[in-house]
Amino acid sequence: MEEVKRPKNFIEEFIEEDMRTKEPRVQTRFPPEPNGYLHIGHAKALAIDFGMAEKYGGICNLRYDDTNPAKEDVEYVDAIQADIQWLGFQWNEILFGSSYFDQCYDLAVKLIQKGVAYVDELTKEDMRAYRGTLTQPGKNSPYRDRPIAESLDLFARMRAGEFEDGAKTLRAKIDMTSPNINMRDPALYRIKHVAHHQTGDKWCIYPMYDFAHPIQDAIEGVTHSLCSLEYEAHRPLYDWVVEQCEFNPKPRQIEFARLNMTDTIMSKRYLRRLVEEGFVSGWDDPRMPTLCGMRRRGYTPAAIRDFLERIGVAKADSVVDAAMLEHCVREDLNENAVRRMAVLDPVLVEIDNWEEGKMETIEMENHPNHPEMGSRIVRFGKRAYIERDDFAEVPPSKFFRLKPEGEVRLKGAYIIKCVGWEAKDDGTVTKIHCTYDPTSHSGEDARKVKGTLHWVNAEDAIAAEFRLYETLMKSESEEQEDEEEEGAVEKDFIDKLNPDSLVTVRGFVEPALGASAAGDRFQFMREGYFCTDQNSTPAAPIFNRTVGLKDSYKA
RNA sequence: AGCGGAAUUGUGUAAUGGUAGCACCUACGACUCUGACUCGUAUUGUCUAGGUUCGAAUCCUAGUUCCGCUGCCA
Repeated sequence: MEEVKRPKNFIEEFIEEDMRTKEPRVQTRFPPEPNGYLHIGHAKALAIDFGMAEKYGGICNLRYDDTNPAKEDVEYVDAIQADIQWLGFQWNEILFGSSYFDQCYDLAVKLIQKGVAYVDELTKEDMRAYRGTLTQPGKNSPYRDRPIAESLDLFARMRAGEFEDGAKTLRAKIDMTSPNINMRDPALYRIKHVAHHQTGDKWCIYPMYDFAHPIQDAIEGVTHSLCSLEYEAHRPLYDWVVEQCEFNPKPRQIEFARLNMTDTIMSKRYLRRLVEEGFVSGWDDPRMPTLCGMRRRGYTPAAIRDFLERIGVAKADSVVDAAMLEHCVREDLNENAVRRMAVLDPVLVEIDNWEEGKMETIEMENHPNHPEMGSRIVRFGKRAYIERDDFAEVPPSKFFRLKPEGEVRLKGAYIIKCVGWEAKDDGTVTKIHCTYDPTSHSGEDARKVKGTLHWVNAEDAIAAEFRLYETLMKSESEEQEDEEEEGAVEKDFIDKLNPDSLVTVRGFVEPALGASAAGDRFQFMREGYFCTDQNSTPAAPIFNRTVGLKDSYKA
């Protein structure tokens, strides 16, 4: 893919300025907490972290932010690496925040010795009360001015496991009257008698994010610590830790707006609920915005990276239209996916003037714009399936498909004319009778008809399952309709789920699809882009619809 | 309400005192053996009110609205 010129974003402006005035080196880090699977929102952050390092010839480490063992699990560690690699980003090193626990501890001791940290014994409730509110200043803990030696002793005994969870904390001594609540003597260490997935039972005290993160950055030599907007108010504390620990050079934290997308749940908490309460089949359910879900759905890394590039980076909160992502996926797949024919909702067409048992072979191109992608052989006989939608007894205006006495071309084969049909009592059409024009073989005839239909030869059709996905959440317009009906009641997000987010249909595919492997991507002509599911077998193929084709036809 | 941020077409993002541009979406048209692709055309925007200036999205003043922050989460 060719490099597209793009205007600089504000982070690049900052970095270039720093490279001119400070040091000409760039190092970043991608710091996921291993407590869930990566989603498209993480992908934005990750593309920025890895992207900036790459752009300026620097490095980016993958560093697990694992300072709270109670919430984390190794299950996620491997999955996160797989997702990053799938997207095509390359880390310099894999690191764990927990591997800096010794240094964090030593620095905490140093801060106590400097008189800028102390061991507090306030309960969680009291600490909250002492903190004050957004508008009112807090007040000092009675333990704030205890002797340094006493804090040193207590901190050592915290580490030794003498105290219960929550009995004591190590706090920074900053300013309980600060208008920034994060600076009102924030906790640096808490007691947690919990085994850690990396360090086992070595520790029963764990550093807080606000203390550990700047230390990790500084030790590693990170120059630019890029994170999302909600950490903006933490930056003074980040700088305080770096300053008090006497690190030089000092890493710089820069914040950007996180990704939001229409009709997309980006909250890890809600995604977890969907999985745990069984509303989806797992983290990799193709409806999920997780990278593993999108992979299974058939999205390509190139499309996702293109999308990430297009949405830009800024500090304003925004909601990106999911149509942008779909556009990127279609653009990539249109170029790279081979064409195949599949009928999702079949109805049988029988050609009355075709000799019973006669079969012709047709060579069909795999891609109309790329002859180098080759061709395959398809057979054509007396009976074929077409889409039920492609026939109308009473056609609306501008209906270019099959209708009584009307003609259409079967893609790659002949022009056929509808001469009759059979239906059940309820009106369901069971068979359409046609005649074909023997002089209209594809490529040999100048006669044109308005409509061309895809089809599957009935004799060698392979039965297949198609999974059609819509947004997991009801679209905003549907949502508004509901509210008008039910009144403005506060709704659980489960109520906002789209009941039709997965529709499974059974139809037929052409024989060439029998051998497809999990992950293979196709354009099913006139239907959309599909991807062979991981549970697909040659005997019972399953295809996930990645995204439909754009369709300007309006009934 | 205190502190910190942010406001540019329907959406996302440029323009760093000098032509408000690009992409997506939408609409219409051309082409078409995919109503796809491709190509063409079009609509709509600087939060408000003042001010500085030859000239303001950009600078100043005053407002408005939205977001974040009161975990021993990250």
